[in-house]
Order: sequence, then structure tokens, then C-alpha cells
Amino acid sequence: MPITSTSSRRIGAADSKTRERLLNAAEQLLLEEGYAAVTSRRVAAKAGLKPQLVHYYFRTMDDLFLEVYRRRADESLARFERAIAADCSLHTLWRLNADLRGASFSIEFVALANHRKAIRAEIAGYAERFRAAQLEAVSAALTADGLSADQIPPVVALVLMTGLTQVLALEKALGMTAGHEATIEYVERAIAQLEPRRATSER
Amino acid sequence: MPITSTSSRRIGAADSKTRERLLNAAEQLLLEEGYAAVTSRRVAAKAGLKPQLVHYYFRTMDDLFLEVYRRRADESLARFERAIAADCSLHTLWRLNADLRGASFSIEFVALANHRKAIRAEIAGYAERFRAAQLEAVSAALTADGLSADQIPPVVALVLMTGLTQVLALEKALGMTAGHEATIEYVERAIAQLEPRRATSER
DNA sequence: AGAATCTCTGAGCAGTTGCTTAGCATCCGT
DNA sequence: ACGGATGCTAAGCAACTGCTCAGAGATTCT
Repeated sequence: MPITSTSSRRIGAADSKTRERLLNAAEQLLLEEGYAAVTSRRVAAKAGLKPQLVHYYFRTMDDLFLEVYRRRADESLARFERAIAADCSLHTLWRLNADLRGASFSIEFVALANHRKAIRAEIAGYAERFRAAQLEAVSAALTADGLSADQIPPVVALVLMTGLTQVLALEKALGMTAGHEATIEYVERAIAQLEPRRATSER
Repeated sequence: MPITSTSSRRIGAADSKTRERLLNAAEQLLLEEGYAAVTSRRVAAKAGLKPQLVHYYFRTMDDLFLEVYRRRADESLARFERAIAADCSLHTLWRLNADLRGASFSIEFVALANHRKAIRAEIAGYAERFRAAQLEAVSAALTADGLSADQIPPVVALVLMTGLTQVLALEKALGMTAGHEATIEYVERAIAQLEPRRATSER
């Protein structure tokens, strides 16, 4: 069933292999050269396909961006919930956040959202949902660690943790790494002290 | 004295009033609509001038960006040094960092640097200098507050503080504000507790 | 007054962008 | 076997980009 909502243009199937190749190419381009490099012609070239196919599978470039974003957002949300279900702790949360690849991905999208209003709403929505889910996890983890909300409110802990990793990614992208290692070490030691149950074991 | 370094093109005087108007227009456009909106034609339109003037005063668009950046960077570095000389404390540092306008400015530039290599070096250079200066101030402030480097290394305190404000700005640009107030309040209370000398007085 | 310099502009080039249109080839259900 | 849906593509349009060039006015120096 072709989508015909507003425009009459035909749109390719959502489960097409070609469509996926385009999405992969777009994502790769986004990470390597920034969103400004994600043009229909360059995406197609990277995928080894013709530029018109981009417009065949995505009504607009914004649609492409949105789809690229959704894929990763859904995936990382699912991974988060899996990990938290297995072990609801600050340590787990930190480990998930410390993945710099994910951070630089989201930074690029925030920058993009800054000048594409159509995209901003979608990203903001996901971000809010993500934050709510994480907040719940942090609250649970903190009380499990024996910390009351008066000592440190869960929201504060969350903003500090997620914020820190994002800034590290941002600065790393710039080539700045001064103080990063020390900061990471400090946070990890603080968490380990708070949650001695896993000590220095894994990894 | 016209600059003739590599190209033979004539370049307008550095102290020109028109040049300044262009810089202002570019900066405004950058903050309002993101760096993608900063094109020669749009900058000129915003300044009420002809597009060719942009190229008369700046050899390339990158030069324009660089000049816009330098103006603000120099200014905020000077302001920082003035403020710290007057009162070297975490409170002062936080107050300076908490200016969200400056944060969103620098975020836009980091995004820009991400896909304009010529600009990255310049920005990274300033950022490193800025960090070094701030680090010195934080070290002094912390020892003045009676905290040794074992309890919390100055670098860590700095990265946490500056990182936090940047993330707040980033999220605010996205329309996300959940937890911001609580976090700001928390940090300010923590600083006030550490530096009781200024209590809840000013502002 | 004349020369030289500086500021500014009309016209335009070569390149890129998002997106469309018309149509070809292939597959698939009937 | 045939009609319609699907995957794909050649060609191209209108808009925009950075940047150049030649030269017109204005200002300053001698």
C-alpha cells in the first residue's frame, strides 16, 4: 500500500533492502562529516546508488534524517531498558552513557534540530521520553544504594551524569581531551564507592 | 594597507564600520538560525548591504566565521580575567559560566568546527587556552576554600562545572528543561556551602 | 588639480542543492 | 496472459551557494 497522504508521489516499501542501504549510508555520512554532508547525491554515492532513489524512498530529506534518528533512538532505548532490567544501578547507567559514539551521534542531531524545526519536535520528544525512563532508573538505583532524595535528587544526578558524557564527546570531537581521563576516573571511583557490590570486577 | 598575502584580492580596512555591521549581522544570524543560515547573501541582507561586501571584507566565509568567533572569545576571556582578578572563587566562575547565551554561542561553533576543518584548529586553540586559565582559577579557589586536590582535583571540578552549563544550554535549545532548575539550585547551594563568605547576598 | 587609493556595486560563472516528471523494466496476483 | 503495482532512472528545473571581475564614486594624498 503506497503512502499517498499529502503528496501523490509514490514511495518505496518500508522494508526495502535498498532503503536500508540508504539509511546506513546517511548515518555513516552524518557521523563522519556532519549533517551538512548528508545530501541526496552524497548519500546515494556512498550507497552506490542513484540520487533519485533517496527521493523515492523518502519524501523529503527531513524524513530521511528522522528515520535515521528513530532507528538509533529506538535501539538505544531498548538497550537501555534491557540493561537496566538486568542490573538497575548507577554503574550500568554510567556504562551505557559512557559510549561516546552514541553521544556524538546525538550531538550531531541536536545541532541539526537547531535549524530544522520539523526535526526538533521529534528529537525533543524522544529525549524527554529517554530522560523520564532514565530518571526512574536513577531513582531506583539511588534508593537501592541507600541515598535519599535530600542528599542528591535523582534528577540532579541524572543531568550531571548524562551531561558529563555529552560534553566529553563534544570536546573530543574538537580535539580537546585535557582533563577527560581524570574526570572519568573520578566519577567511576565515586560510583564504585557508592556501589561496592560490584567492586572492580568486570571488564 | 591592504592585505595581499596569498590572493591578490583587495580587502577592506579592519576598522571599517561596514565590516563591523557585517560581523554583527553574521553573529545574530548564527545565534538565531544556526551557522547554516550564515551565507554571504543572508548576512548582507540582514545588515542592509550588498552581498559582495562580505567578500570585500572577508576573503572567505571561513574568515568571517573566525572573526565572529574571535571577537566573542577575546571578549569573554577578558571578562573572565577581570572577574577572577576581582574575586577568585567558584561562585564567580559559576556565575560566568551560567550565562547561557555564551554557551549556546560556543555550541553552535563546536558544531560548525565539526565540519569545517579550517575552523576547528582555531576554536580548539582558544578552548585550550580558556581551559588553562580557568583551571588556574579553580585551583586557587579550591585551595582558598580549604579543599585539597585529593578530595576533588581542580580539573574535575572544572570539567563538571563548565560541562554542566553547556549541556543545559544544549538541552534548552532543544526545548528540554526538565530537571534544569533543580540541578542549578543544587550546584549553587553546594558552592554556597563551600564558600560561605558571600552567603546569599548579591544579585 | 591630478593621481592614487579605498569603498562599493552590477553582472555573472560554475557548482550544488531538493525535488519532480515521465517513462522503462520487472514482478505478482488473477 | 494480462493489468496493475513496484523498483528504478534519465533529464531537468528553480533556487541557492561562494566567489570573481571590471569598473563606478568617493576620499585622500601630493
